[in-house]
Amino acid sequence: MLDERKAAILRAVVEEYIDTAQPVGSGHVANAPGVDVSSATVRNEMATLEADGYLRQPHTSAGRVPTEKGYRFFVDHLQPPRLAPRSAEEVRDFFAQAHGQVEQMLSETSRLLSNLTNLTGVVVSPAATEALIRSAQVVTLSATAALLVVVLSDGTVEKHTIEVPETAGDERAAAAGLLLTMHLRGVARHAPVAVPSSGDPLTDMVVSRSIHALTGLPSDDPEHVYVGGTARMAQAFDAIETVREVLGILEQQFVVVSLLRDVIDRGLYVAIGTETGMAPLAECALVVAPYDIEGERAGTIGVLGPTRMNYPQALAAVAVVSHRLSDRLTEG
Amino acid sequence: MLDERKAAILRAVVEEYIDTAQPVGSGHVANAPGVDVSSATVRNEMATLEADGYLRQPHTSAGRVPTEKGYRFFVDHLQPPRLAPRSAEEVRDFFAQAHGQVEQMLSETSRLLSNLTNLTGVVVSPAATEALIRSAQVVTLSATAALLVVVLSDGTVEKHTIEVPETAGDERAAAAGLLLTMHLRGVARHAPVAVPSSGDPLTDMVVSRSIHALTGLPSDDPEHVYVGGTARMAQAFDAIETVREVLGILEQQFVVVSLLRDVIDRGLYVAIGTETGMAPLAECALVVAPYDIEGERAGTIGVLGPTRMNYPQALAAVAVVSHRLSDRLTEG
DNA sequence: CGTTAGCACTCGGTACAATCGACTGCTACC
DNA sequence: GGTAGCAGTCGATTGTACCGAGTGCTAACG
Repeated sequence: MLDERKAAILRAVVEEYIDTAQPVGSGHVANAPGVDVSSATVRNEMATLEADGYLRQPHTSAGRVPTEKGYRFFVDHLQPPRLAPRSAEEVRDFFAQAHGQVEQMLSETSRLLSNLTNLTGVVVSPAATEALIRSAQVVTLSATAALLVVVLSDGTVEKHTIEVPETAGDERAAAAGLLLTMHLRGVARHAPVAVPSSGDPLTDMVVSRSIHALTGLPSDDPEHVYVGGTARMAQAFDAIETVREVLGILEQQFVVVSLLRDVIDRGLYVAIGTETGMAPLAECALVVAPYDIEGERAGTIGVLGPTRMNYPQALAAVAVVSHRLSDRLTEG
Repeated sequence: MLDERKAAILRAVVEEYIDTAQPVGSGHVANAPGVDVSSATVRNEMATLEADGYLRQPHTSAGRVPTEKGYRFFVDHLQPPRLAPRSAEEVRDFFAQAHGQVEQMLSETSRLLSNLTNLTGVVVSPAATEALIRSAQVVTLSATAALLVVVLSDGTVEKHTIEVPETAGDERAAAAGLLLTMHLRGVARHAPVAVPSSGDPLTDMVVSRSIHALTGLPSDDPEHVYVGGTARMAQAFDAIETVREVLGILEQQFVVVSLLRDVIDRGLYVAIGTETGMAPLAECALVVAPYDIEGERAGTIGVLGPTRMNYPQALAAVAVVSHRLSDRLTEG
């Protein structure tokens, strides 16, 4: 598509622009490694690149800036990036001492991504759509309140406080838990079934309250979104208006979810500017990758930053973290 | 301390400045309700107020801007604010349909605060310091992994994945759970004790792994911090540098915690500028209030915004939400 | 004696012009 | 085809003048 020299010039422009955030002139490019022609020749080539839509001039007598198409070519022709040793070590350390609570780990993973790339990190945990009930337990908290704890097959735990008759007591709570586990085990979270009577009216009441709590809050646990490093967004842009728009987007969890979900089965993927499908993100790029649990697509991680982000670094970080995270989550 | 007229003038300046973000001149103040003197008189009074440290002139020929001392006087002499009916309704609706999962509710509460005030909402949940173990349960997830689910006396649930011998099976997991519950019930979370042998080595192994998981991660569940509406921070300031600093602060959870903790037994409280004790928040003010569970101080909620925030609105919102939240959390 | 009208003064913000410099496109030459 | 050189463009910077909001001060007023 582009001959070797044009590609080298384009690459030089992108790299320089990512570095300096200033339009790049022919002089700088002529001095760049891999380009051994004069600035005049570079000018001619850049004019062609602009005509073809890879570059753009902010105004007549300025240097060139990459267009989305230019960035796209750049990332498509990147040789597989490797993570810097320091960063690789950081990732290793992180997962070596990762904690037990999954949510906390995902939240910290978003911060890890942010630290590795100096961008905003995003982690979306899967919706608990097809989870099956693994066990249920009822624990009394006070005379009239108890906690229903349900463990699902994906390892998540749901809890609901329920009211119980004052005379119920610990034993009936325990009995109710056993009964629920027995009959609901393997049943889909969203379709609890009737549980036969235990013969004891108080126990039955606890059971029915529990089932009511489960059915009453149908899709109670949608995708969770963890965003880490929003302050880095403010550092990435000079225009405060842009910062406002992007932060606004990041706060609407469902928007973030839909942003990342479309992409889940593309593997490691980069969306640049309008490719994200969101107007306010026109000046942003998104690098995402899915992560797996037990070999199944579970959720998505990614980083969001300005279109002039460090793509090699971002790609390497997202790839490595998604890989490690998958390992960590499947082995337990 | 200040005579009636000075107080009225100061109030007029603060209110006008909160409204317009522009230095307030004597002319505007003279036209304000409650001040019935000429602009010349206002000028004289304002000169005194400046000498006393309540006002400040950005430059010689500009209007006046409140100092911290000025804001302080303003909030200290505010008559108890009431929440706008629309907002009161929003709060009512919110808690009427509040969901079961406590964490989710707290997270949404931070957003509620943000929506009510157009500021950034902050909620800190209590550290699980003195929680006692209420029950423990072990649920197998796969052949070699199981989930330890521990319910604490404060109604929180902790979960840890543990490895189990392949031959353990469901029954031994259940047995281990029973054993743990029996011996750890009422024991402080942070000091699990030895559990006597069950006689079955595999069960004992599950038990010891569980205890190890508990002790291995001592203060695994510190305060949680929920921050909602960070984008509003970007809207509050024109200087992007300020936005960067404040967002940076909000990302350091432990900083936010220490910010709010000092204040927990003061009731409804306002910290203005340097009163927060953090240099980067010099241009911010914080309105906080504790919330209770069962009559005990549990956590803190608050809003953070520019010093020129709408204090009456913020105070009203924080007060009402903390009250409602306490109710909601104690009744279950 | 407190209040007020009037006035001279200050100083940030804006509008405008001149200059500078980093580019470009083009043409002519190698 | 590649390159040197040159005229031209246009944003950014600097300097200047001006405007206006707002002040402090003084003198008059009830």
